[in-house]
Amino acid sequence: MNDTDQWLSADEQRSWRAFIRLHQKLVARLGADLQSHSKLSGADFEVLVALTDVPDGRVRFQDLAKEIDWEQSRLSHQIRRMIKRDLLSRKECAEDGRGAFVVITPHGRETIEAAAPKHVATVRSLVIDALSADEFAELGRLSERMLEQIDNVSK
Amino acid sequence: MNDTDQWLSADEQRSWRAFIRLHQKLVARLGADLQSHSKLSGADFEVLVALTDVPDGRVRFQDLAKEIDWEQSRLSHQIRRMIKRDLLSRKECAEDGRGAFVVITPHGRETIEAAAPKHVATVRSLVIDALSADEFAELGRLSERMLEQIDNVSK
DNA sequence: GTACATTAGTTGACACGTCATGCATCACCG
DNA sequence: CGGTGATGCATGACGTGTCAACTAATGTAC
Repeated sequence: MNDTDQWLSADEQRSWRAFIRLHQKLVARLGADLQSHSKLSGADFEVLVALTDVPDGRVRFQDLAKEIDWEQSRLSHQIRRMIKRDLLSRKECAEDGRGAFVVITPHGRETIEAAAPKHVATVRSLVIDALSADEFAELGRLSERMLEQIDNVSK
Repeated sequence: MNDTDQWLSADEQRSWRAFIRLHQKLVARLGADLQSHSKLSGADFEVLVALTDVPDGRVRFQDLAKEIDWEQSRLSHQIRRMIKRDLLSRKECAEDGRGAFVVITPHGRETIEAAAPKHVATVRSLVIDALSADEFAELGRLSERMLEQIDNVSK
């Protein structure tokens, strides 16, 4: 195994680091922004958005977890915390005694509707406006390709 | 404010989601991979790599924080945890009574040297191999542009 | 129906990151 | 020298994420 197998080249290194840093900064910045305007974390936001996309604002845990691609346990913890803050509520499932629905509360709906425009504007100003439409689309394509790769490469 | 200002277009939405998901999955996957092979977290890895890049494996806290672009307090917590595990040690700074050096221990060095090749191989297989060299370089350029944008847009 | 595996969701322990705060030490000015 | 602010780092509280273990209901086979 030579150096080019074992390590990244200088160019690769640079691209890779920029890519990773970008993610860290972006998530930190978007999270802080959300928090300061709406008392929501990025996680809260993602859950609430998924719930507004759904009729009755009501979903089974499993379906929600799949929709946003989260582990079951992570979702469970998150939901519990959000219920405490009256953003969500739990509803037993009649068809399956084990299951449960997550329901968005009125307060949850108000909160997400108030937060979304500002958040989207921030995403625009930080990311989309940094690139041309073509570049942004290209970024999307590359991301999708890498996502496929990750799903395909078995652990 | 019309819809195109307030929300993302369908294409933008798709690109944006892919981009965000990609990072989430990638970080999760790389972290799990590192953990299973070397008992290191992604954070451990980043710190150790920075320390191997430096003469004597010894740096001031500030410099390290700047190098890896972390908040001071985050670094402080991380270092403390790593010292407990004998990956690093602390050394008082003679020139500045407030300051301190972080030093990589022999065990830390062994660990990172054992972990790096496997980790790099994983990065290759998950990311770099999914793209052509040109595409990967393009990804790096786009990342750098967005990073600049984030740093420029004042809070 | 009883036994066993599967599935839905919960929980506790622990690592991680952020924020605000605390506390020495240093630098500088008078 | 003494005071004052800035700098370097630590710490506690808290929200978050992962892993492994757990409970309870469901499905399946006999």
